[in-house]
Amino acid sequence: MSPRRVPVSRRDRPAKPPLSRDGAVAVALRIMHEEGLERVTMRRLATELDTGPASLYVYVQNMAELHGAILDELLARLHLPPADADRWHDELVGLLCAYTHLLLDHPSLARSVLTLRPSGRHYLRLVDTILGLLRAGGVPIGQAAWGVDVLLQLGTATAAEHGTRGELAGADDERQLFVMALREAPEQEHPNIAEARDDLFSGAGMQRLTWAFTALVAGVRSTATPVPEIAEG
Amino acid sequence: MSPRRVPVSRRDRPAKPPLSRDGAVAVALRIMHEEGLERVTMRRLATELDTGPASLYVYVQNMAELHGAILDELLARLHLPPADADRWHDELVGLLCAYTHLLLDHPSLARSVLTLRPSGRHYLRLVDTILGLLRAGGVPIGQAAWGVDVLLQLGTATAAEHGTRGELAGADDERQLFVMALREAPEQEHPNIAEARDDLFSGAGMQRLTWAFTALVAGVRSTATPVPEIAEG
DNA sequence: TGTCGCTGACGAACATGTTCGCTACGATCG
DNA sequence: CGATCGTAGCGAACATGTTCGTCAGCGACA
Repeated sequence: MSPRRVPVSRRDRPAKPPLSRDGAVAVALRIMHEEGLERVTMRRLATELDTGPASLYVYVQNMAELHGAILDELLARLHLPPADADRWHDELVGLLCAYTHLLLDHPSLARSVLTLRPSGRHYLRLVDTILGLLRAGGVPIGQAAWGVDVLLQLGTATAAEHGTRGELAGADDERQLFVMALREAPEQEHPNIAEARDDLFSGAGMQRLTWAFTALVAGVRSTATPVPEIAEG
Repeated sequence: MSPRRVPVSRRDRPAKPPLSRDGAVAVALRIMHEEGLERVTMRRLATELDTGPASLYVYVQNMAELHGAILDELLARLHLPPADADRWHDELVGLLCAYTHLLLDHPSLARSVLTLRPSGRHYLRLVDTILGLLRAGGVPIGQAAWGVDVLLQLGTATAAEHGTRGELAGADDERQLFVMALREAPEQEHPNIAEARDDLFSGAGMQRLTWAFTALVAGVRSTATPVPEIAEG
């Protein structure tokens, strides 16, 4: 069954490092930077590492986890502002927008990250920074803790939704279809849509995103968590 | 090339309806109710319709669009409360929670819907109802219009994130990994996480969801949209 | 009546993520 | 030094969504 056991003469390759998780992630990052994320497939990665696709699953549970690792590297570039009691609000909104923009360039990354909560080093630093900014703004600890979750989710979901980079070009058509459906909505059946028609699509993406973050931060700030101190032991 | 042109004797089938979009969606719904959403594959659907997978793409652009059609049928069951100036807030939060719960049973539906804005009849009714409730609560039209987007997105994203029904059982492991990462976060490196540790994971899913919706509604209500009336012609 | 051309349908194929057993290497132990 | 066993690695396979080139059937027209 194995007469062609010629080991492909891997003399030109750098002696084949023994295949580790970090190595796989590093190669994935290189491919992504050189050819884009959509070229980072399990098979391509395996070929690059001179092995078969199945071997990768020893170090990475699935594609989503690989995406998580890639994101964590991207997050390293994010500039984290210090917690300042005066500028906390604008810094926070800016940071969230920057996070969202990072993902907007790689929507399929956003889709993976939405499913699988990342647990990388840089992601933890991001969470910590957001918590710090909320605290600097006087937000109670419980609300800040619950809020950081929703704030990051909003950014991730926005990127997953609005991002149509290459791979899924048809999504624009769908959005246009939705816009048309709203525009053509019969007035008597959907009176509120008719009334809000002009406002539903107004504003650029960035404006709306900033507004959404501002609104959510305001809500997190002003909304108390239920029965806050009862469970205290 | 076609000596086996025996038409499979479709005498037992109801004469094979001539393959329409509505028919495909109806069969998809039946399969979903009988065997679960994960069994609704293009191939299965084609087999059921006595054709090949390729034929479906005449009536449906892709799997996501099919998911959108399925969701719209599910949304028909949603009870839409009337716009009441007194009870608007609880009705609104309740409706959003109901919408989220609908999707929580079918997370892959949520993931599709997040990408592709649905434009079905029932979805439009939902949007209209939410707009009406916000208006009943005295929210300015512009903020309501921008808010309905974010509110629905929060529900959809939550379902896509927390939903681990069958198909992706490993996501729980990842979440546990994230929890562990947060618990073990070194105190000096992530002081805010350390401080918020107990609050980060407190509360049941339903409690947190209700709180998130409440907070977001409050924010939408209190946050003005930028330069509201300038573009007016 | 015979021929042309069009459109809906389809069989086959491709690339993807993921899984299943087998293989063969290397450490461990007698 | 030799036998044993655990395990990393891997080839092959499977099911999925999606696309491509082709074909049958049918209406229009000479």
